[in-house]
Amino acid sequence: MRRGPWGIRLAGLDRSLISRLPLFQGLTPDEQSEILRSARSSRFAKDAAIFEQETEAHSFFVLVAGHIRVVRTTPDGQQIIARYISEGEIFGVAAALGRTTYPASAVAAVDCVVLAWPNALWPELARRFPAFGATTYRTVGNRLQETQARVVEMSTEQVEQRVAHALLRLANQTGRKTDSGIEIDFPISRQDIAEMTGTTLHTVSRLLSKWEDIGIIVSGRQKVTVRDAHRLVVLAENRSKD
Amino acid sequence: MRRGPWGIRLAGLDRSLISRLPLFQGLTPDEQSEILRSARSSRFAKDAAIFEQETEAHSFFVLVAGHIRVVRTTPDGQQIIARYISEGEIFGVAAALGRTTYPASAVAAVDCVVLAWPNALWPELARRFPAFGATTYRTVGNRLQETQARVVEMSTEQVEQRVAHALLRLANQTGRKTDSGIEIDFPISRQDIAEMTGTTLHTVSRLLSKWEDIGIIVSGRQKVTVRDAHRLVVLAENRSKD
DNA sequence: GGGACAACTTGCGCTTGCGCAAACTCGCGA
DNA sequence: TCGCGAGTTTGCGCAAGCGCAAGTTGTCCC
Repeated sequence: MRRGPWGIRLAGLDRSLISRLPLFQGLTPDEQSEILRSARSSRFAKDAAIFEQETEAHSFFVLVAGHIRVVRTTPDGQQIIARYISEGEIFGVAAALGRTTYPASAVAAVDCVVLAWPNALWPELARRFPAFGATTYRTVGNRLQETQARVVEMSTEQVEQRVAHALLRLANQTGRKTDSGIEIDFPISRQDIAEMTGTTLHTVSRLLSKWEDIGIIVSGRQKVTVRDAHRLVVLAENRSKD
Repeated sequence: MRRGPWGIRLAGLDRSLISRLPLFQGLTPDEQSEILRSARSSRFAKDAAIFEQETEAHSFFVLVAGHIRVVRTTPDGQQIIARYISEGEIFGVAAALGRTTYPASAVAAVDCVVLAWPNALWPELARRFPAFGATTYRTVGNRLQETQARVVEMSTEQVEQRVAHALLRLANQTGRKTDSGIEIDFPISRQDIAEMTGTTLHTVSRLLSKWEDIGIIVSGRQKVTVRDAHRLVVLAENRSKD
């Protein structure tokens, strides 16, 4: 039996953690254990980088707990948030797509726990556990589609609609129900929302203030709660001319 | 020997056509022939749809000759050009990504010849010819990255830089050297360029007129020739404030 | 408990580029 | 060959939203 520093915890605690993840559905408990055996578990403090854009890709990851921000930086230093990773998602899959470097950085939005596998293991894992490979490629397909949808959004929508859409997506994917509405359950600044929607923190601030005035949201420092999702949908869909 | 309507041409003409494509590198001639055997070849006239957004995905394709425009249409009818497909590229790979419908439409920009395989064959082909699968996934990875780069571009650049970038990309990917410069070798309208860059045909027209005045390009009806790529690069890179 | 810093708010002016409208022109088919 | 229509050009006015700047507030850490 494995006795490394993480061995026992991986075999016990963690298997129960991953067995409920979609990525590991369709695998027997034994297979899950075996995949886990080659994984390494790590913690990352808030704002720590799991990996950095343009650096050699050594591993791929599954987020076990927390939230991760995927960020692309332009040559002149501007940042764009490509997406947020939620619990259970696979990320940093450069290996599966034949890349040798990461195309973006991954930063812990809160304290996180991740599992990591060396890239070298990808071909074998994909071959031995086809369901695992297929799920991963499906995820990649979804991301490609989401990213293309975002291009469409940026091309055709006004800033107000884009910000409304972004908030709705965050609320749906990572929202936590509270008595006053759906709260985005990790710290998110005006600047972050601006980097998701291609605008400035000033414009985001103005919009959120306006929406707070009319009771659609409640917001504070690095915190947004959607109080009236329905009216937000109306804003998001509002076609200028149809 | 196969004697179907396409058999002889596939075994002869077409194998020589595909053997030089990156997608089929790393396969033996016999393997290439075998993959070809399950393909069906078709022609599409200019402006004909190879497949339509949201319809059931039945096949994946390789473009043997011509140019294809991949278009996404919004619910309210606005169109966005997601990308152009050049000779030798695989496209419509919904199957490999676990989708059941096409996320966009593919339209022949000129008369085209494509090879098509039924989606049902994908798993077997990917299993028996791993190099084929790997190349495809690498292509998908590249497209994801390109699409994300486009989001960054739309978020951080002005219209003039985006249009300049788009022209440079077209010139590099599909440009044909002529005595007066690099000509984009399929018909492309101002409207098309607008749909690639998230602006209006009016703004594109104004920019192209300006660039023609100062000798950077020559353009006509559905035709653009880049005469001075270097100065176009300067425009594209022009950071407002660095 | 208080200071310092990061996040946020808000006002103002201005530029980019869009919307609309009208005219023009090239190429193709009758 | 002529006309029609798609593609293109261009002018004008306007509005979205950005840049800048100054002020405010909430939090964390000492």
